[in-house]
Amino acid sequence: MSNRVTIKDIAEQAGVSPGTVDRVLHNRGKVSPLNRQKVLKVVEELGYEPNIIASTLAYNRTVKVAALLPDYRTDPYWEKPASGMLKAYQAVKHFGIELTPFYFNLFDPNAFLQQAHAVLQHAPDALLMAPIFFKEANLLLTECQKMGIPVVLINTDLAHEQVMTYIGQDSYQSGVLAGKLLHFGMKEPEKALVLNLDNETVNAKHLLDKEQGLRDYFASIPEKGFQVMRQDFEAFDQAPVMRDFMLELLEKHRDVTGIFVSNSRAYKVLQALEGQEYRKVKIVGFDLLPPNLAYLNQEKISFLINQNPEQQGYLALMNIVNHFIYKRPSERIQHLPLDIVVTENAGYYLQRNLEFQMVG
Amino acid sequence: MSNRVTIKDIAEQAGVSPGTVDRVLHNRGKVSPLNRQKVLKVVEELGYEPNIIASTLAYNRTVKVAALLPDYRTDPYWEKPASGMLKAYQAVKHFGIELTPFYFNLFDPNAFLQQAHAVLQHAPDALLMAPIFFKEANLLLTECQKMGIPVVLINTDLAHEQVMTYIGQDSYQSGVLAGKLLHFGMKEPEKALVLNLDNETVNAKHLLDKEQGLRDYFASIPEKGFQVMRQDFEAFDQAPVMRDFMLELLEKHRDVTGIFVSNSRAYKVLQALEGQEYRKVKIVGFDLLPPNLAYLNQEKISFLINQNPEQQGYLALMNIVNHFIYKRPSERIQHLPLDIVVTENAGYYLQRNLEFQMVG
DNA sequence: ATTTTTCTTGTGTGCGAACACACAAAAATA
DNA sequence: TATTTTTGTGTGTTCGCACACAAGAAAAAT
Repeated sequence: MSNRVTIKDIAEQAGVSPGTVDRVLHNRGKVSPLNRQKVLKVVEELGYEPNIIASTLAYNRTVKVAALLPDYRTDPYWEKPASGMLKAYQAVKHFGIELTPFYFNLFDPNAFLQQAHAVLQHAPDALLMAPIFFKEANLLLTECQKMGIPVVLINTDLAHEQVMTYIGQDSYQSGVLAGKLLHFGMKEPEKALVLNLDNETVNAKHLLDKEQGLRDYFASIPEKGFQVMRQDFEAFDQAPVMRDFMLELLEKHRDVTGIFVSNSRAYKVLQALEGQEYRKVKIVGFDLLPPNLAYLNQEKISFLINQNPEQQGYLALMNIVNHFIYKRPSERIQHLPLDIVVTENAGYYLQRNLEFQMVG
Repeated sequence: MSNRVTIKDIAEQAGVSPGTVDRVLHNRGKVSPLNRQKVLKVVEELGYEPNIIASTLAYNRTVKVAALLPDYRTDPYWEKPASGMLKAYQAVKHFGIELTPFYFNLFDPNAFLQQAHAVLQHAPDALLMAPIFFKEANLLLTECQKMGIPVVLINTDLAHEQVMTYIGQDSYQSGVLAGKLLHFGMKEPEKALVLNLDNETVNAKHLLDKEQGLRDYFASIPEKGFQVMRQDFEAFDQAPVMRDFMLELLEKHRDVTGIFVSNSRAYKVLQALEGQEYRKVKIVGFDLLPPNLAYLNQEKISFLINQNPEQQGYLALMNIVNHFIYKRPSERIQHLPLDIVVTENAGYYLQRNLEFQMVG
């Protein structure tokens, strides 16, 4: 290990025992002020940096991490955060990390609550969570606060003291970007539609933020005279209902020439219209799900914004490692890039490998 | 460390000593066929995975890594790979990695050769290099081959046996993407210009690849009737010469409405034209250098393609770690995403933090 | 002056794996 | 049969750090 400075070196230089150096470095036990001074001086002089490898080996402890995520069988998007998290886990399990995932049905708040209980039962040292249900997630956060469990959120941020870190996109800014991208394809005074295909949209602050971002983008170029409208629709999984909704919408609002689908379900719009006669509209959506990509390749979707779901899961666990192993503070908010995806660059976001990345 | 399986566990289960288990696992020394069988069986049964933490500590060796990069004082772009590499180094130095950077003048092949000698003198275990000068880089690669030094390339790939990994973009595809992006802003039968602002463009295969990509994009939509032309220009650093060149170019080729600057010097075009009268052209370039970003914000550059220079340096070192510490084979080619950057999403690519990433 | 308590310090062991060394038993040679 | 050599195996030390324990020195209490 060449010229690394070790605790022994410091002890020798300072004329004390390794034990004393250890006490100074960890502020543990009693050390005479004189010796403390001596040790700190030598530490400074030699530029000592603890060997994390040896340290983690000696600590010989386990960090129990619980993850509370939507079951990916209820929505394809959620495969990605889970797989990113598991990749990170493979990378750090040697550091004594133990990961236990808990999955809940994306559409069922009670399933969330039930799994939340299981999480608390498990008494983890840290929690990684996608706070899909606002109220329920806050309850869990408060419980975590009582138990002193730091929480890392992905996908959606919540303003709660116990949240150590949020990893995900800046919803507002993604709306702004979507505005810009729609603008590319729209002629001048036309109308853009914000389409929320979700349950309980009212609760979903991030959807509202996206809408606001898009509105603000068009408001920033008032001379062009664009308008914005919004529609919420929950029955996106019932093909015929969805089809009628879309056909009527396009008929009724003939000035709408651009649609911003505020989550990963842009493909639902096009699936519903498959085989139908309808006028051309520009569509901007989120996420590189296979059906979205298929429509992107057919140029039926103009742009997709990549939310880096895999990276979200990956970084979330890495931040926990960073906190417990490296003892370094995490940034409260970590925004991931808003990747603009077209056919020509889609491949790179799909096959991106996280395997080579490393906690510092 | 909870229920981790250790060598001791295996020894016990198999009824042999830890030393024998070690011999089996490393194929070192002699072991009776019977005991080898027993050990392997138990390893399989208990799902033993060596503890990399303990392993690296016990190995107690040093891996000397040399890096041969352009001096960032000769070109702003090259700050990024260097800083990415240093970030990775901070993350892995505890694993016994020793990094020694060698910098050369970007415009001087002799400087490259001189530093190449210094690298060989240093006798590293691995080399990280940006092969700016085709011929000279190949010479060095051959020397590395003799000494058995694996090489990781960034920025430009070379077909040489000794190259373990290339990390960078797919030049051809970035040209295709540039074609698509220019297309957004051009009316239909107009002309696109590929502008190479570099010395010895003839040698730079990646620039030719980019051009080909762009040509192929437009060739894929022949019905639109786009044309493509190319210009090389070396005196990009002499403002008045550059200005005259550009003014004449725009005057002479009035059908050129889109310019693809094939490297990070798009800003040179606009700096040269600053204060001049000239007709509007769409510009697509590379890299988030501050002057490029300034013109992007002014909408004088339509799109920038981000080459992820920092990530290149980061991953290059990480791949070396992966090879020496984790003993895992690296992909021969690792293409980084072609990020499409506009004002609205530029920030995220700038402040992206690599600090939390980890080798697995 | 002696005992007890407090403070301060050094020594020693373990984490899990890598590797050197020693030593038995088996095989090969004399 | 005596001896050397080979083969196979176990023990022990090391990496750098964390932490338990013991023990000496100083201070307080008796």
